[in-house]
Amino acid sequence: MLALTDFSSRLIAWQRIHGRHDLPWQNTRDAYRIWLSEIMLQQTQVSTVIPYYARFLERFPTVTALADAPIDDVMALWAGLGYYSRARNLHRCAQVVAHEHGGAFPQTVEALAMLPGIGRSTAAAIASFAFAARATILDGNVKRVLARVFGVEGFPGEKRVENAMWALAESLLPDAANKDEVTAYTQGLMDLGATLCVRGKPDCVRCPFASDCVAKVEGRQRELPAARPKKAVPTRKTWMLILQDGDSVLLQKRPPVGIWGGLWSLPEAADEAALAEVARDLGAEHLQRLAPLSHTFTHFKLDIEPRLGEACSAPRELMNAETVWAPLAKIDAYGVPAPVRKLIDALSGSLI
DNA sequence: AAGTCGGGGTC
DNA sequence: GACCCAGACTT
Repeated sequence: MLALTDFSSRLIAWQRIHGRHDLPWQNTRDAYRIWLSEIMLQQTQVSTVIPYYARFLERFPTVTALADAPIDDVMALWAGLGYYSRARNLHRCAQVVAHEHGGAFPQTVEALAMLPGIGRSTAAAIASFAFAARATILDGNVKRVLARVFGVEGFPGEKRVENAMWALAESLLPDAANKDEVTAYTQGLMDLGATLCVRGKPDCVRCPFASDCVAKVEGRQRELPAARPKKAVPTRKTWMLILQDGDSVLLQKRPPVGIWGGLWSLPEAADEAALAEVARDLGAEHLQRLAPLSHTFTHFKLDIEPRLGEACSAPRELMNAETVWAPLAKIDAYGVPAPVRKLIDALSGSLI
């Protein structure tokens, strides 16, 4: 077994030379910026987050600016990033920080973890990066590194395995003679997992732990960490109405909970006949079949049957806070799910 | 403990 | 396609 006291010092030394130092949310102790990045990075890769992060900071430079913004603006800016409960919790968290903490994030892991959308690992990351607190993270990167280096068996999503990893991660924390060490250590865990100890083909040649790593020594990089148990994903089917009136389409707001919660989407029905009824109620005519679209989520597959309709007698009196005509040119102002956005974009293209 | 919640990167 | 990503939250 690798000497535990050596792990952190070797990781910190590696991070200072070979780690990432120029990500947009690094080189700052601004808790707001760090928090925003950590929420966006939950289950989301760095390259995906970067453009969203830049747009958010430009639009909401401070936690107070974010707290004061309408939730619809937040959802519109988040659209396409996924896991939309993160956006609602982000907004709620900003309001709690602004109104109950005087605009400053609390500095302890315990207090941070009480805020909406901040769990144990994210709290530790914020505390470590913003306040140099001695706290450990346990994200996908860390689970992979620990499983390989220390030969931790079992699927990390299983409670027993996860608990063991939390304990191991805690035991590996450096004593932190100076403030920057915990930050470099936490960043090192992430960097090692994201740049060398990757899932597919780990770059063991460059790894500071290659000579001690259980997975490397035993040639089991592909087996560790253990994969998630397979599970069949069901298929659902839905019919969507693209109701067009000149350069506008009709959007309806989805309920706050459930899939695409709080986003703007198209009128929907469970079958062809039900959609025809929805279309009739909305004054749609000349219903036209469009190419089906399939979208795979984490736990189910969605087959979409789009129908294009013309708003011949569109009842404007039906318009309310939950139903709007959105100009195609201003669709960015609405939070629209990615596959729905794809459908609307295809329509815009065909109009040109 | 198991289910819910996105979209895209990468092999 | 399969599998996962700087996970949190609900049931």
